[in-house]
Amino acid sequence: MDQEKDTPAGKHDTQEKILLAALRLFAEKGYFNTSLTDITRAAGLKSPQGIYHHFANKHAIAVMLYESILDNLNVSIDDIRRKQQSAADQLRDIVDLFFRLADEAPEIMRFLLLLRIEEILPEQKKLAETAAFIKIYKIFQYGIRSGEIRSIDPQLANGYFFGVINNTLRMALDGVLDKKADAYLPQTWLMAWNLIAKKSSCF
Amino acid sequence: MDQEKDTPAGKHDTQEKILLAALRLFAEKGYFNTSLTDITRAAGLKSPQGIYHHFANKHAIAVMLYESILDNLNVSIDDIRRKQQSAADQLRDIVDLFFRLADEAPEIMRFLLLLRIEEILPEQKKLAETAAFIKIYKIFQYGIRSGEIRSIDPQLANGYFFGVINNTLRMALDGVLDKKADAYLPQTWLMAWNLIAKKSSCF
DNA sequence: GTCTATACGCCGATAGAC
DNA sequence: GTCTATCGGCGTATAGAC
Repeated sequence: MDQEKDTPAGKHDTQEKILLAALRLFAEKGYFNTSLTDITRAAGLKSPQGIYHHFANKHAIAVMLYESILDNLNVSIDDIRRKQQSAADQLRDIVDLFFRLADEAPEIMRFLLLLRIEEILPEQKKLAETAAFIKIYKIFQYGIRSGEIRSIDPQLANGYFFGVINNTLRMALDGVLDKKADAYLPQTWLMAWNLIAKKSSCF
Repeated sequence: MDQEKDTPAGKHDTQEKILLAALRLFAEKGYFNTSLTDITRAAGLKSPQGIYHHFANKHAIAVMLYESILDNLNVSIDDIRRKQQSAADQLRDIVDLFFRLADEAPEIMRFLLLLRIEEILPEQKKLAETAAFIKIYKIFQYGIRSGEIRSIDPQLANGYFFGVINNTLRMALDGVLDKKADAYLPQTWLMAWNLIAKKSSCF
């Protein structure tokens, strides 16, 4: 959300408030159930007009949210890719990040996991086509080449692995699990990794 | 979709056409991107007025679709539960059904997997609370009691298992996999089942 | 039961004062 | 840059003829 240069603060406060309010509402009620009036109120403004000084329209709010979330994710993935060697370590760090986000910034995780982007922003790239997720895909390709991951279609490995991870996160976000997401991290990681790892430990 | 008694046919033809058109459009563009005019055209009617002879409003179309799909699913689950004994066999039959639906009636699978019901029909039961999915949940409870499935939270077992299954189906529906869903059934079933099975074969 | 025509409301968006 | 007031359009829904 901090894609702007660090101005003395105060200038872009309102824009930030609008984005945060919109994120919360979109994640909770969905894009189409959220009116500009809703966002106005949630952002503490008195008139929808205030929004038009920062964004061309409602659509532009969603676009900036989407880009900003994926930019930040992309930076995090870069950090992970830079510091780690093995595919297992890289994936583990990504899973850590996702579980942490689910607990600490659930709206962001909801935005990523629950909203159907192509329904809201048909002209934007689909999730899987964004830089961040292409890099994740490459980790699977690399893991297969290096022998850490079984020799299957990397697309499938990706789908199996994040099928387990994301569905667990979805349950946590929906509140069907009693503890916070982080409590399920170790066991879920093991499940997902052993699913695709070559030398799956039989425990 | 055949929740009406088998009348001589002709009477409920229009209603059926409307439901099928709506299903297709909702699955493709989403509920909010679909106007009654869209449904009118797709159903081969000349005026939106025709719809109001069969449904109170747009909302009622979605409700009937949702109920009808889940009723049919519930019946199928009943059949499966009646004829099978082991949890593995029952789950295998359900997975077969889902993969078959993904290939033969993709709109139904899209409706179930992609649409966020609580965003469209907030007053309706969530998927997990419907009869069909409660019965599926009970298969996991049973499998754990009978020793087929590991001793973990049945909710988690359910989530892990269908995380793999549903994500594979999602990929197939999104067209990121080159073959039809059915081609991935055997391997995906094995993956998902071994993930939760007690005596996981190490292959 | 299906058409034509039309009413109504909400919400996104604009004009213009301050 | 934020307010008050207002427009315009789309999409749901209704009235009423046939």
